[in-house]
Amino acid sequence: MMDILWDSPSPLTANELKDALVKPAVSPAHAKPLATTTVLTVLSRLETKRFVTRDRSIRPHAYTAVMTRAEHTAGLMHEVLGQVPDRQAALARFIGTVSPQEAETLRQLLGVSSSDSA
Amino acid sequence: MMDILWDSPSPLTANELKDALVKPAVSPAHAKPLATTTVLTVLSRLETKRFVTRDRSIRPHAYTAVMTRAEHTAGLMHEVLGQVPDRQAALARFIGTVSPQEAETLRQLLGVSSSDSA
DNA sequence: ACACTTTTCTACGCTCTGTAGAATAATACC
DNA sequence: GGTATTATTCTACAGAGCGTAGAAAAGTGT
Repeated sequence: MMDILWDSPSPLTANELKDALVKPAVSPAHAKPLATTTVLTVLSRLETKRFVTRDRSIRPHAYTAVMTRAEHTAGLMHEVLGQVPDRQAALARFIGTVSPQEAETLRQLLGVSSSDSA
Repeated sequence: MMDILWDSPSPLTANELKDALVKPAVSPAHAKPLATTTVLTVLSRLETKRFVTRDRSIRPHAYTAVMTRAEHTAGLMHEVLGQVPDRQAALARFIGTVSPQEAETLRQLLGVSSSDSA
């Protein structure tokens, strides 16, 4: 659900969501399609949790993700990190297990200009 | 529960856990103490989830956390990160929101880690 | 063998999630 | 403006997970 909203450039209606959910790329083989009311229920719950907002001024309400997927993910990571007393240690373990590519990404983001391969 | 095991240098028994859980530092004001069986039930569930192991060879079984808190946290962070298709973006947002201190920690961790590249 | 300790089994209530029908509200169409 | 259609809300129910703990079983010491 969130995934579809995140991948959509514009707000979607419940029915558009419903249709998108049935596409093989989303559900493994196209499983049983959901009822529209089901989609609406889930969207309401997501709205309660502030994950999506809807435009109530147009009639088939259009739903949008409040945060981007990246923001959401970053938020979750912070949430996890915020629960430990010793962040240094947790970050150290985290860094110790990221892939080399990810490490490189992080280096660039942090502006580490040590003498390693650019 | 996990917190107490993480903070303990040695394995603990259910009753030790139970006692530790009642200390004001853990529960806000010393709330209602739990029954020992409650603690055991939770520990069993944690065992099922591979969060703790117990030494069954001694009689009051002694429980230990399988991972350190830092490892566990790092694992969760990876799990979160693993769910997004574009990790670069997620990492970028993450880095964009860490505190300066954390950024510095990360820089140090990454600055010296380029010795084992492929 | 029996009392005592420890562990397992079973269970119940609560919240969350997936699911959707029934009821209602809004809109469209003559 | 009254009805058919579409969209939304309300209500509901089953299943998972978690907090909690009593009853039952297993183990231990004397």
